[in-house]
Amino acid sequence: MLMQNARTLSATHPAKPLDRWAPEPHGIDISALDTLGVRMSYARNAEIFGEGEPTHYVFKVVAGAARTYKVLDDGRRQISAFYLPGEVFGLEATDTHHCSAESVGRSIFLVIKRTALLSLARTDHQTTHLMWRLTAHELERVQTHMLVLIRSAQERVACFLLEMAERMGTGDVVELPMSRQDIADYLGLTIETISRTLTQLEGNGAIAVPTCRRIVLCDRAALKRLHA
Amino acid sequence: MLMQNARTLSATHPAKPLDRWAPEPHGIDISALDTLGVRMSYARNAEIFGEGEPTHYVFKVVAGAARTYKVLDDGRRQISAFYLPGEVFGLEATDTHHCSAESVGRSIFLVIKRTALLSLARTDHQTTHLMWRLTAHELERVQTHMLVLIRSAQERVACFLLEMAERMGTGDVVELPMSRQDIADYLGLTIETISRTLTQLEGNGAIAVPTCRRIVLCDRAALKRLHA
DNA sequence: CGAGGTATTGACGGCTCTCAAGTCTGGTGG
DNA sequence: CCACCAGACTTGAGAGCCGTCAATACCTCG
Repeated sequence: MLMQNARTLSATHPAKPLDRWAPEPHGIDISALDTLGVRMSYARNAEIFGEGEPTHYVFKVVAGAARTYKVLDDGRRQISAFYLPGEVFGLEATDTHHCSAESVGRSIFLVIKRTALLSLARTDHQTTHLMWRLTAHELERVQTHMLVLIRSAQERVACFLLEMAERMGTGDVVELPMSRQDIADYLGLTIETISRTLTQLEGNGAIAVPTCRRIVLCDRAALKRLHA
Repeated sequence: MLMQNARTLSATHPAKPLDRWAPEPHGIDISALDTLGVRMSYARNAEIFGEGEPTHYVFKVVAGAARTYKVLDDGRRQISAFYLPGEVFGLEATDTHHCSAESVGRSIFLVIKRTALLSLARTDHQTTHLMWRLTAHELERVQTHMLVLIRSAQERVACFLLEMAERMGTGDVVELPMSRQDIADYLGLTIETISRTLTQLEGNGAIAVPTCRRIVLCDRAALKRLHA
């Protein structure tokens, strides 16, 4: 449930159109959602919703980042996706979440009542189509990610860095919001392998790692070529 | 394009309600689609549509099976999903396919004009919601499959067999429509590993393999326990 | 009966995981 | 400002799993 995390979050002002600056990363105009929600602040690693819980709210990242994940019986965690500013998560066609979600760092999310969205969709065909497209875009992203999971460690890390650079839109400098453990659980590797691979890539001159959360893509062509 | 495969397929009669017997595997009632389509027969390994092609048609499996896949630069193929009788594939929110699709064996599909579906959706809110749910169900399945891809070979094969048994609904006897290569590309393994793992499982007494396409689940509990 | 594709089995090597130390970093308090 | 601490990250050594290459068996169809 949303409110049981009340101690880890605090409501801010009702949504002002301040987040209009945020990119629309899907190529889908989701600004229609902005007036429906309330901004809330989440602490680092705060639970946003849990797998199997009812889908009362839909979220849009204003600042920071979120991760959705599933946990295996043996405790391993697979991160399905990261969500960066401007992106929507927690939208389900059914009435329960099928992933858990947490805030990666300290983050601000626009929180939208699902009922508000659905009642809008009942009259507005555009909104219905929007929800469908968002889900379809999500599907496409996961399918692409499956391709990454069958590759070598070097390829996975290279793909990850290129994906993040692409989505953050900050050119060749990537400021990672997530830990090595998060990256490992996203790519299906261990933190040691992530670390070793980054060191290798740095040795190749493909990247530079000034601090452990900041990565500079020095040679994108080399990263794309990394199919070995 | 659909019609360039004309030599590999042949139209049969316009849809009769014969396929009503087919299961509705998503727990979603998709019988509304049946009257919109035409049945067509596809040869083994026939191309149904290609990645990037316009989404003119939506397909429902009547008999046989289909696979959707993407190909990496180095030629490796990742199968996103298999579709069994009663299941729908090729439905996209955008106007191009983002996977390729092929018939696994000789198959019969119900072929539905996308424009017919969309124009129905324009007036019928139920249909719109149906399309959304189908896409969402697809997303959930792919996310679950990601969990499989990070496990060991034994776990992956065990999960695959349990999934197929579940979906085919034929109890403990699984008649696989697909080759070892298909299974390998679905699970992110090689055919040799698939073969070796099946032999191991047979040695454990977890399964029996009377013919290479027929597998009997002797000890489901052992398969579920296989987390090593 | 022969041929080609499909599946199985074996030997070996490499990649990634595991376990175990070290090192760095950011935050806290003196 | 500095010392300290806890968590995050890096690095190393060894083992195990799976991929690769190669040979053999099987099965279907001509």
